[in-house]
Amino acid sequence: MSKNAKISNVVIKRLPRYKRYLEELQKQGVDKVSSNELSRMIGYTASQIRQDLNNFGGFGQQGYGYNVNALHEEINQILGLNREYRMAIAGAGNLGQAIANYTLYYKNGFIVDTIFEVNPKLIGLKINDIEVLDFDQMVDTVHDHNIDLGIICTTKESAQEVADRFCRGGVHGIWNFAPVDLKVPDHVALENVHLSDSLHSLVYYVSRQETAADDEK
Amino acid sequence: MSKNAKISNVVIKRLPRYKRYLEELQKQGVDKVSSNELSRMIGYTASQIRQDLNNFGGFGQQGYGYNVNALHEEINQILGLNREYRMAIAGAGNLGQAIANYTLYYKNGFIVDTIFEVNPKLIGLKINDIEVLDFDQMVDTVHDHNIDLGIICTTKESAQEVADRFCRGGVHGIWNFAPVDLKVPDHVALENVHLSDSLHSLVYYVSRQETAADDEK
DNA sequence: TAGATTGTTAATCGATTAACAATC
DNA sequence: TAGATTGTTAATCGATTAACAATC
Repeated sequence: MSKNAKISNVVIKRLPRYKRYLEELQKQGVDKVSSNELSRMIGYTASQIRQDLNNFGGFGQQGYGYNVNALHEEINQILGLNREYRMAIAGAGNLGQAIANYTLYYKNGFIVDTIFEVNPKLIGLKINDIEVLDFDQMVDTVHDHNIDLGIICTTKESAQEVADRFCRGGVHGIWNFAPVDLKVPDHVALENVHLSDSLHSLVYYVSRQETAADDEK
Repeated sequence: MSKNAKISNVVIKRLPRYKRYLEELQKQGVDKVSSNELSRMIGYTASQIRQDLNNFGGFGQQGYGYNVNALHEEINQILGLNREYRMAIAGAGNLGQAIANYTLYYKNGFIVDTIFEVNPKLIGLKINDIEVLDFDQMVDTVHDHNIDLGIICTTKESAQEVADRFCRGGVHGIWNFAPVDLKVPDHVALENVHLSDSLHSLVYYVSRQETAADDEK
């Protein structure tokens, strides 16, 4: 029952943050933590933390709190971090290369398998030991290499075409860095990193801030 | 009155998306658009679009809709995109360089002024015409160059120290790419791009998806 | 004018917080 | 056992959607 209930996206978006703090506690050798202590660290209310966790099961113990190692392991399990993911990047520009090199992914089961490019000068080369293949080989390669995740670091103009090819190749998720909203089939998960949107919303507050500061003069 | 009412962050986060679609319409030479047409494109309800816009003023006209150019200009105004922003990046690693090179910023009034690094091999060099200065010069340089925005592309271990220096140097906003939650004074705006959190929430849906697919076999 | 579409109020829905009984 | 803290229900708060009168 409760296991089948669809969990709200806002809850899912908070899980990686729980994970980060639990990792930190683990590193510090702390072995138990209460929702109140977590609240002080993470900044969510204790009530919200308990509600969030109880979407997935009762991981705590009354009168004691939560076991740090066990809870971390549970959250890894929930997020699906207990396995490997094969990834391919489309676009070997600055951002694509940065993502390819980002050490994060080599650890923790994220494997960058291939980079796809249109620029003939780059095709055939290796970037950080990852082979750069022709954009035209995308569908077959994605399929043959069993790619789970497609990462889009192309221009906004090519992004939808690239997404389509990733989907035809059989990826289960797309991590999109191009500043467009893509259409993908229901069975493909989509996560956007819209950097320009992010900067623009920052600037909203900055411009407000600077005006407020001017007012005080 | 209504101008002073604090506008919810969820609304602000939608504004850049309105901007993107209005830009697109403008490029296509469309000169009027209704909330219903916008709804079909953007995917928010027409009702929500009208509610959002009316937080800032009545930009439409009954029986007609919204003038594309005028509305785009209004949203630029609201977001604070009608001026220049001087930016400095801390961390000249892959991500820092990618952000520095990202052409987006050169256009539209975002100027990357300086990059700060600890690695002595990089200090004094130029990356894409931007000078790389010693991390130790941060506070003074940020102040003297009138930097508005600090961009953090360091490790999570250095991020808080870097944020402190940006704040002491007088930035009004911080764009943080390090996987930590930073403490900054109230008058400094903070926008996080937590790439690992983003990937982890994607993987939640991917792993669910793959399990569901397996079940169907 | 008639038709269209906004601006805005009211109704609904969902997410967060508070409270407390259950229990370790 | 007594104290602490969870799991969970109920209350509140805020955000979204629906409805419609105002008006171009």
